[in-house]
Amino acid sequence: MPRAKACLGCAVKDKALCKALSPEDLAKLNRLAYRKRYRAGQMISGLSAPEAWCATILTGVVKLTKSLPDGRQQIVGLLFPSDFLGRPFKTTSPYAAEAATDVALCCYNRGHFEGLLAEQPELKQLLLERTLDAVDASHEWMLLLGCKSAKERVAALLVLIAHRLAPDAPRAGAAQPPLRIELPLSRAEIADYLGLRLETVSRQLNRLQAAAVIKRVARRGITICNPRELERLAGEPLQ
Amino acid sequence: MPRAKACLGCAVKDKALCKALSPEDLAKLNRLAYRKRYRAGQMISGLSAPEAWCATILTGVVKLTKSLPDGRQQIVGLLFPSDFLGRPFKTTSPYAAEAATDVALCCYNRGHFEGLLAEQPELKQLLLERTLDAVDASHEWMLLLGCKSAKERVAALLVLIAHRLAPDAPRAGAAQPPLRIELPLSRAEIADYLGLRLETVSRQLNRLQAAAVIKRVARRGITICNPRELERLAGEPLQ
DNA sequence: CGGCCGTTTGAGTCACCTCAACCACGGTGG
DNA sequence: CCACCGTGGTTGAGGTGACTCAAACGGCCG
Repeated sequence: MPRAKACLGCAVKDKALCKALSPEDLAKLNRLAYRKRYRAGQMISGLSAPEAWCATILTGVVKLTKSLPDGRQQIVGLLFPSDFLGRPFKTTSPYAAEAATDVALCCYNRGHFEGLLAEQPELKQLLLERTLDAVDASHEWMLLLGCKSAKERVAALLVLIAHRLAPDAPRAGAAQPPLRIELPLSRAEIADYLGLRLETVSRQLNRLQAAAVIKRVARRGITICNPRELERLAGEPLQ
Repeated sequence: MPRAKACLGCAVKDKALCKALSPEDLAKLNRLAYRKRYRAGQMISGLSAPEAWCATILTGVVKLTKSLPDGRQQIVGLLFPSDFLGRPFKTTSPYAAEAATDVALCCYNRGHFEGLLAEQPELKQLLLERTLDAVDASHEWMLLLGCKSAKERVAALLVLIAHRLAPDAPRAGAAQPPLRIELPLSRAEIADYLGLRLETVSRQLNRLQAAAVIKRVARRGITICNPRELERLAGEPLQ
């Protein structure tokens, strides 16, 4: 019973991949699924063990990182609730996944999931579309890493996080009302995501505050006073 | 007859997406497909017209670019023969495609292609795996753009191009023999791909030559004298 | 209270950028 | 055949945004 109910009461059931499944297939997946929890900072999957499972993020934020032998590190993606974590059809994951905040996952065996993909065209379709979107998002971040100034990068990150953490807030141009967000990343992690140093991030946040675009509250709290200006500073691409 | 033969004699038939198709389905696609040619520098698809077709690269190199309103530009991907060009399931492409060299494409209507995807699980599977690989490749490039020095970037680009243009050369560690490649990009384009200025690219190529790692011949010719050292300089990631 | 950690702030440096001149090559036309 | 010019690439000199190193700050916890 608790198992059968798990999916029905799931917080992300309307947004995660599993929304593509029929009730009976959902029940099937449900029998195979299990929850996992991680504390902020814990490694979820690294280079060593070939991960045998995939997952949907239920709560919290997961960061995907790649690193160089000498310790330089780049965060190549952030996963929010309803996002998919894992690399089907490959035994070795090309990145490490780490809990940025406390995280809850809904996990399923990778082999089983691949089997389900094979027999459920709609599931595969949804995964394909999400993967295509992931490519687009990566390309957008490449534009940021290759071209943008420190100020633009920080602004862009705040816009990204605001959109993911408060998805119901009015999108694009009309986003007028001040918005309060809690950063899921430390300064060092922000720097790793933006290709900057943490000192630079700190200074740019200062400047944004001085310009009355944001207001910092405590370590990780941010009030976006002027969302429109922030989006302008972030520099939306032409295409 | 010429149509029917087109696929059978295709230079990329064993590597492109269409290798997933059965002979009869290949014939079906073949009836819908048509060739297109572009000269180096020509725009293939931009932001304006929602592209109504997808394609396989037959010969040449295509660059995918994103740009900012003020003219800053980033190359977010290079496509080589057998690669897939297009954005299924979206009417507006998030990037512009331009011929870096003279290019020949094998094009098919986007709607038809999507229909074929729906009825051919193996085709969809192959596209999914390629898209997953594209995400991995983008992540790798994000590591480059976020962390690496100018010298490492230039070395990494040469390694990438060498692997794509001379795929038969021994991969990884053992790549000993000198290798001659022709750059498909101008200095300015290389800079746009690496997040550098063209002057910096020029200087770094000089240094690589001074270190006897490469030898430049004419404008776009490069002989890689020491492939192993070049790969070391490029800095392979831990994961 | 004292030590620790994440963050901020400051001062000095450097890798890469900017601006500008120069060069080599190829095509054009007198 | 050679002067001319346009394009793409190289080289040099100087500037600067972000980095590096270092110190101080301020919560939090034992």
